[in-house]
Amino acid sequence: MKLVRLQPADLPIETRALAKALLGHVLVRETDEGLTAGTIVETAYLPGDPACHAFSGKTARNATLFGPPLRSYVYQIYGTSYCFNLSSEAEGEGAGVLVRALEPIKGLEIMRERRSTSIERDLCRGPGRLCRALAIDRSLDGIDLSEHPHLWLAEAQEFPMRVRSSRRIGVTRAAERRLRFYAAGNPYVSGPARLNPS
DNA sequence: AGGATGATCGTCT
DNA sequence: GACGATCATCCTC
Repeated sequence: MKLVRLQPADLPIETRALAKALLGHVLVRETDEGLTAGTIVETAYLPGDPACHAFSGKTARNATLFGPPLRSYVYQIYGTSYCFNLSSEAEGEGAGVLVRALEPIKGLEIMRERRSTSIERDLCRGPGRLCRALAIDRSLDGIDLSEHPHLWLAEAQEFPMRVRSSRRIGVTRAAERRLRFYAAGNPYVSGPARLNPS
């Protein structure tokens, strides 16, 4: 299996298009422990929603969302979990896409140690879990995915992939909007079954 | 300086 | 399906 780094021109910068285009591509992480990687199978975004960190304007925490596209925006939530996003849209506009689940493809043994579970399906199923499995934390906030040596995107390993949408998970505002995308039928997608029809 | 809150997770029933 | 943990960040005083 050969992981070829994606070039910025390979992805759209518009938020919705990016959220869909990311499905099937691979998120790669390299540390002293080794290489871990997974196929992106679920994403979501939050335009015009008070839950979006960019909704109320630029702050110290969310500055990355207002920067150039394809930067890593990482924040901590509920004290214990990190969430990994990619900034979208042109510099100056605050927007991004949350990566919600991966299908693990490399470094599963490392992931099992970091996650303290042997259940493969649970290694990267959820935004907090995938950050734990790939050792992503705030130190990676703001880095450029197209250049960074230790966190980057690779060309798709699984195509074609049937993309479906649903309402989002964990947000209450504008709840009816279908701003979550996932790979139909993929067992590594998070959330309740009723939100994951094939 | 203090209070409210969250794009979650793991555990328990 | 429900609930509590846990703390960085932001907002208000």
